[in-house]
Amino acid sequence: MPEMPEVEVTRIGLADRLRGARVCSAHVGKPLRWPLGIAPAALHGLTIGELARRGKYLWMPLAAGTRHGGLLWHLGMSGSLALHEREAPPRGRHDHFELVSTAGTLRLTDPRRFGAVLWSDALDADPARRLLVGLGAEPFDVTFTAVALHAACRRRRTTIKAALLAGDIVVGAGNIYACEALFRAGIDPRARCNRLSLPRCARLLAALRAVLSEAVTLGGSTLRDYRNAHGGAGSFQASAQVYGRAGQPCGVCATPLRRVVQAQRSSFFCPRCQLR
DNA sequence: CGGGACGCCTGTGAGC
DNA sequence: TGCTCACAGGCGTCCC
Repeated sequence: MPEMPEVEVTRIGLADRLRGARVCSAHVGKPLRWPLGIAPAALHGLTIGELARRGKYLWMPLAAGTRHGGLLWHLGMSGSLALHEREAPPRGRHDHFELVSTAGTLRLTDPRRFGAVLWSDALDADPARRLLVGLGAEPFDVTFTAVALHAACRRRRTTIKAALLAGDIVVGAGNIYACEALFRAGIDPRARCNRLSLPRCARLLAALRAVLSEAVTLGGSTLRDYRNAHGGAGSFQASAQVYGRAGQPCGVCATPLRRVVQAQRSSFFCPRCQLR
């Protein structure tokens, strides 16, 4: 999926255009990860508020008079959102949810259907609460320091790569950005969390933030499916230094990059630059 | 309890 | 050309 940068790029591309728009109708296509949890017709007449992001989820507040709640969106592994402000093209076979509003037609395209759109009465009410409660810190939260990362790592025996993907210490990095951040920090993805020193945690946090902000600037990564809210592709994948580059020489030391499987996911790394 | 494997789905590219 | 297999950006749930 779309990792945090792709979700953030999507949020940035939609927030101003959707704020204040009124929902005219909603259409559901093939089933996504979970049912919508509300009759689509019940969304009619609600006004869209400020789009927010938590981890890789998007929260769209919806209200009318005393009625309020919102839609929690997740792009899964292959989802993208596009807002058609004029006439929307005919629905494609992978367009599985649509919100027609006074600002245009918002469409979720998701070939693999691991994505989700679900109604919640509030962000801190179920089902949204249940999905968000276990999430780790936002990577750019200033209260999330190297000391905090170090403290969290000391309580974990798993590998640092698995912990980054689990998202219960810090959210936002999926497979691409976890690999890239670990490369930049000089940390082997197989390194044990509880063996990481405070300085190495500090390097990792800085690297993670650098990778994520660079990716947002570049519009995210488009390997295949991801598109921003205007239908455009991201370009970070071209500046990835290890992801998908097994066998190619490391850009720093020319040692062939390696691929190993951890937690059923590929990890790419330089065996010389990244230490356990 | 932490940690790892599974499965949800469809598409693509490699190899035969 | 057509088949089969491995693999793909995530993550909730189950089992040990």
